[in-house]
Amino acid sequence: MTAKRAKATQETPQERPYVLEEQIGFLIRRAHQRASAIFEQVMDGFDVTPVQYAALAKLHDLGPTSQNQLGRMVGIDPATMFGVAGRLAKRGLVSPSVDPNDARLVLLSLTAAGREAVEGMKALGPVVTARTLEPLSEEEAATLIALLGRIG
Amino acid sequence: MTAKRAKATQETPQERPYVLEEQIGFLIRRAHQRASAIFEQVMDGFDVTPVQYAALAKLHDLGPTSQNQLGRMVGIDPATMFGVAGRLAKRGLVSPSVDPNDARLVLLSLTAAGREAVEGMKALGPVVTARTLEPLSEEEAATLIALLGRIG
DNA sequence: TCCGTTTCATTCGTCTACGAACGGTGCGGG
DNA sequence: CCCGCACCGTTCGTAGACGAATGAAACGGA
Repeated sequence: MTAKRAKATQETPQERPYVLEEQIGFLIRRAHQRASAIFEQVMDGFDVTPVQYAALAKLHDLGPTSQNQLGRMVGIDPATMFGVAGRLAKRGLVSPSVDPNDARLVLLSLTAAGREAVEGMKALGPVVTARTLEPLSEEEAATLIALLGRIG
Repeated sequence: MTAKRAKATQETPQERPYVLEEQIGFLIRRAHQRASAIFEQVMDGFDVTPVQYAALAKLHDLGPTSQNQLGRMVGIDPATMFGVAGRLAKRGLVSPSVDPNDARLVLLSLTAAGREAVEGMKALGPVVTARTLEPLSEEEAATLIALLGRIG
């Protein structure tokens, strides 16, 4: 069952050699590492990870939201969200409460400290973006963002 | 959306609103999740993760290589590489040995099973790429790969 | 009203990611 | 020859990511 002619997708006659460093998954992984490192540098002092920031920022937009729902909005699965919510709560950035109308839901709300942190971080957001995209021109950056949005 | 002068915008302080879903880090993280999921689907049966594959593929290119060195080539830090190498060794895809010329180095070599697995997976590599980039045209895909290569 | 289905949160296990600290090894200079 | 420095691998702690399983709550249809 070897070499099934590659799913008959496109018969690319170019036969470009298979180079690991050109594979999309590899490139995305490296870019993710670099972007995370830059986030950490710029957001230094807030002691909040990129994922935690995503949750906080979305919570800031939406207002009190259930754990699963919030996770769904930012691409964090329930198992991971459980840990993220717990850590944010432990740091006093978020406070959990049971929804009075649905005992299954754990509503997360920003605390005052959480709101302050989010707003400070949102102000720095553009710096993270700028530094991450620094090797690219304005137009290239916009293209990259658009293309990534379509494969996400 | 605004008018169609968006493309020509140069230094116009547009004051675009800060939208989490447009931030480069967020997009990369989501893309990474999707790419990993596709890898897992396509490479089903090999029971090898994307990171393990990267290590195996590079080892296949280089021949026996020390742990740290191999990790450096594929963006895996020493602490992580330790775990990856251990799991690959446990599965018999790789065999570790101490470099005779430098007792600090742990040389990793592909086993016969490892070589077979890598070669099978390399053959499937293009399928992963194609499926991940499926929403894009050929040209857009090439652009994305080029741009990612520059911010990684 | 009762029961099956869905949804939610939680838990467990495995894997990546990385900072920090540690001891062992190699190497170059004094 | 010895010492300090650099590098290697290892270990620990913390944090995401996700499949799978579980129990509680809500919901919908009969």
